[in-house]
Amino acid sequence: MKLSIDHKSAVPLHIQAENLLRELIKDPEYQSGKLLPNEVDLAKILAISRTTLRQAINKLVYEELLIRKKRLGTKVAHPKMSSKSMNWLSFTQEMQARGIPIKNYELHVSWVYPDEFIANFFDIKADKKIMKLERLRGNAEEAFVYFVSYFHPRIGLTGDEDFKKPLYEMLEVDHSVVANLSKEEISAKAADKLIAGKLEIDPGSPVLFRKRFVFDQGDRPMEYNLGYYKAESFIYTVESRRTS
Amino acid sequence: MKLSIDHKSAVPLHIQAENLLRELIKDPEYQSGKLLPNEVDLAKILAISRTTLRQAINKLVYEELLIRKKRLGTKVAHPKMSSKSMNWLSFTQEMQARGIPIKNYELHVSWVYPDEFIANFFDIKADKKIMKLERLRGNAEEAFVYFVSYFHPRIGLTGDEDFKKPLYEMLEVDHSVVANLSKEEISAKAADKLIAGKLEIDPGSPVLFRKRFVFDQGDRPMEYNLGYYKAESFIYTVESRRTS
DNA sequence: TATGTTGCTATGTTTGTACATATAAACCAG
DNA sequence: CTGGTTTATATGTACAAACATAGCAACATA
Repeated sequence: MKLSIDHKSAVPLHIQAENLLRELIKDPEYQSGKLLPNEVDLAKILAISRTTLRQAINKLVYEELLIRKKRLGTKVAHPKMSSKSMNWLSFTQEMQARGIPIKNYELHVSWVYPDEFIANFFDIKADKKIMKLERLRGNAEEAFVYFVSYFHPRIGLTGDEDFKKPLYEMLEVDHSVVANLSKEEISAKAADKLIAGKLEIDPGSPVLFRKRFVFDQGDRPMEYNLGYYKAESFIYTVESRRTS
Repeated sequence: MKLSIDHKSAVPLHIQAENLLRELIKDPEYQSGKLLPNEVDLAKILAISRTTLRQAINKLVYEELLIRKKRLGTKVAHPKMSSKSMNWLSFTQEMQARGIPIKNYELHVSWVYPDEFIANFFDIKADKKIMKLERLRGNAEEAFVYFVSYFHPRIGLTGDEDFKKPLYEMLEVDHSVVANLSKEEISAKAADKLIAGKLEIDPGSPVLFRKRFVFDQGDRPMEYNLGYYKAESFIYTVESRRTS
């Protein structure tokens, strides 16, 4: 991505500015709290008007990627994933949007017989093996989440897929399966031996546990996913407005 | 709510316009698909500039309450409730909906100085005491959640209220404060001494921790609530549909 | 010392203006 | 009647210019 604005391009300036900001704030300096240049200067640097620049900034503020404070300035709003885009971005994408690169610590594919619960969810017989994907993921420093996914056989996965790409992107592009609806259950749990080992914490210490039931466009079940997040490493946010 | 714009009010015109639009589009005519007046006319009617009006409309478009189409116009984006509208039940109501009667094990009102975080959220000075409400609640067998709530002084609570009624009902009926927007953060935590004591679990064992920021109709902060749920006793469910 | 006061600087709000673009509908030529 | 062209109308993009407001800091006063 080019880090400058092309006034002749067909793509609107405020979109260009937005993208450019998204790149810019990945800089560790900004990630660690440095203020962005003030609006007037930044507009001058980019050679666009303050209004246009603000359009771009506003979008990111709305996404809670940036925080503005009068007289203080604008900086990246660190942690805390927002439910706005979340839910419908994969883990990788969400982290990337924040400039946090994701590392796969382990990635393991196996074929297993579904237990009753899973067979029931997928509405399949239990005598047919399905693909199980286990992933231990985190940032550069540490692994902080352990995922276990099961996929519906209908999708036709072979196990040779490129699981380094964002999962839903891969499924969409290579297997024409589009995730459309997700039902999630979030609770707290004590880590068992296995999870504790993976996340390098003591058995019995807390993890955030998320079950995710994912459906495709036809509302057919496509994935069953279990996520174990190291406590404090992951905050689930929900915003809801009364409708009555 | 008055359906006109007050240019002398302290509240920004685009906010007034936004609220006004929210009211306006409740009209069954608009709900059933009628186009809003075009921007130029509407701006003229409200006696604000088109740009300001657009600020308001943009917000609603971003919230997916309105849809715009070039040359066609702007109308309400009908149904499609995502997780936005869900989750709007109080704890008591939630439980009652499941047929679980709720018991208050402890109920304690006190007046405290807000810490920096709370003062900042409420946008008040830290030298004024605010009401703190602690409640230990559960079913007939055991207490499984410990709540701590702080209320904005604007509400004018005295401490003599009847906290046995559902909280939001009491606030609405007796204090004319209507909860309208809630932002929640859910994570897993290890119970400290205090929480462990209340919930009768071992210190260090997992609890589901929920922060809740509640806003009234004017999007003004009204309550800050911390909830500690005994692990396994509470599962948070979220359903979200892709909108793109 | 404590307390105003004032000014600086950042974001926040608002207006006026202009041109671009998408598209439905009216129009016109073959 | 058919197919292209124009026009009217809506949103979309962009700029410039003010003034408002919040908060910090430096200075001045009691």
